[in-house]
Amino acid sequence: MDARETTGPGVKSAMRTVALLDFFARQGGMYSLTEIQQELGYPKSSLYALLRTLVQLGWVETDPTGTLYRIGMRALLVGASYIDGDPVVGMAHETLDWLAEVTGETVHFGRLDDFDVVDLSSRPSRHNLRPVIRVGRRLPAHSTALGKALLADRADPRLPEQLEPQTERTITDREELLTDLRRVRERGYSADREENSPGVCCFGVALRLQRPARDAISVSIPVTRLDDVREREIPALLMRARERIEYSAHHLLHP
Amino acid sequence: MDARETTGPGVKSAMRTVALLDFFARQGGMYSLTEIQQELGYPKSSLYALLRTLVQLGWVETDPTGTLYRIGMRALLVGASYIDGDPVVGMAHETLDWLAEVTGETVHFGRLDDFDVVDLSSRPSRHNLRPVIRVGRRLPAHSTALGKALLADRADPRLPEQLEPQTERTITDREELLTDLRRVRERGYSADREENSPGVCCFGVALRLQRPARDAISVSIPVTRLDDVREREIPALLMRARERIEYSAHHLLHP
DNA sequence: AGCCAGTGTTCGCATATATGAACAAGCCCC
DNA sequence: GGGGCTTGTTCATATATGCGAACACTGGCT
Repeated sequence: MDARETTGPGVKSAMRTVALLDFFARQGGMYSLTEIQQELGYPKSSLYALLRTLVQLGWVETDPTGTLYRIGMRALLVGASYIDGDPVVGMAHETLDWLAEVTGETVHFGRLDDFDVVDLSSRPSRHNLRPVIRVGRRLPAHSTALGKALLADRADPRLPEQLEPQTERTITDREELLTDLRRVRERGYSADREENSPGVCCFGVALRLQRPARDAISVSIPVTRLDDVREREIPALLMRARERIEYSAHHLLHP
Repeated sequence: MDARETTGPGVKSAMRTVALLDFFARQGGMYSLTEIQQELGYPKSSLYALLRTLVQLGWVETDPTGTLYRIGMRALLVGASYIDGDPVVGMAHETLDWLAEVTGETVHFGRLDDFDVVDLSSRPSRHNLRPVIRVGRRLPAHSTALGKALLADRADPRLPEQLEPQTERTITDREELLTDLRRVRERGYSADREENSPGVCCFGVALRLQRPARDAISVSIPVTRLDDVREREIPALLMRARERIEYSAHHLLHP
């Protein structure tokens, strides 16, 4: 989950550096030295030196008084490069465009990370030009089509202690979720019926580029636009998109 | 620009940690230990320990053989939090939506960083649903409306040695650029006439939330849709958007 | 097969950093 | 306005890290 100091050998101040950055990412506001020290448990003086160093380098910013810290812009630039440099995302790009075009709905590309899925690429729907761009944001795996498509590909899916409800339809019972995952395996795609966001359904398929699968793509659609035709059409288009991506990936991974 | 080791006192391994991350961000591929060592100049064994630590923490990933390194997903999550946690971006959100709505064109929010502008938020145009989402990407300040709006707000704008041409219309002469910046100050908005991207013009205004201004917003439009009406209309709408953002910011910054 | 060049990995000492305690600076509340 | 509390900053030394050199592997070439 987060950067712990308990991992045997390793460069201590490097671990603390990224633990500090992780802290800012989780909390996402401005914090004083003492607050950070209370949260991370490092000695005040160590944190002080570390923070000053990171401020100098643009990875941490301070308020005008210099006593409140937040994450810096350099972190944003490096984060964006993760997506630019990812070969799978790069290859999927065209196909995601195509999928957004033919469905007219919001398209996502996600990657599993612990119990969450991280959005690595998305396309807005034709009907709503201002989706919140969610690249780099986490979504619970158990409540999303992306996540369920990925969990279904694992023989023994790791699940959090508590399946936190996101809406009143979120599946919070382990057995029920496992049953759903079995259905996903049978029919080849996952579905989220307003389980993550009220009024929004999603369909998802996992990309079989490694075992178990790590990446998935999905199409989101408001229930108001979801009819019997779309109910059949979207999964079919998703599977075609999957094949296109897997095909290009095959050429790239085995040249 | 990047994290150098020359900055007087500071935690050495923290500086190296972020310098390493910066390196991956700049290069954006996969690199072997030796390649990184040649680029950064640190001893091989030091880099080795550092890389192993960062891999353990998810900030660096390796290929299946474990000898090629790239940036890890944790970096993406932290980068995204920079935008989520930024008060100005948060406040501008609604107004950017409005601006995208009334213009129907691509809208950007950018922040100055050295000689570049970093895209912190964007809205797709109504006509092209698949703009490359460029959040977290850098653009040269001298060739963009965002950048020129920000440079114009500085009494002595810092410019790179060489004004690199991005298109054949990029202003590469310092004097000519300074003249253009003077015009920007006079009329209150900046314009980019295919100077950064062929076939695309932009208008921009700086947000006067601090002196000198650090943030700007812009509207991009293909030359093919740019007529006399839009030529007047878009700058006017930009200025209205600016006022709306500055108004909300005033309330938030001086409660 | 065996050599060679290049690369990744380990190890013990010189060096830089982490640390707790002491110092300074605000800030609030009475 | 001053006591007491909280927070930011500095400093000397124990400690962890950075370093070069030696070792281990790998793959390509003759």
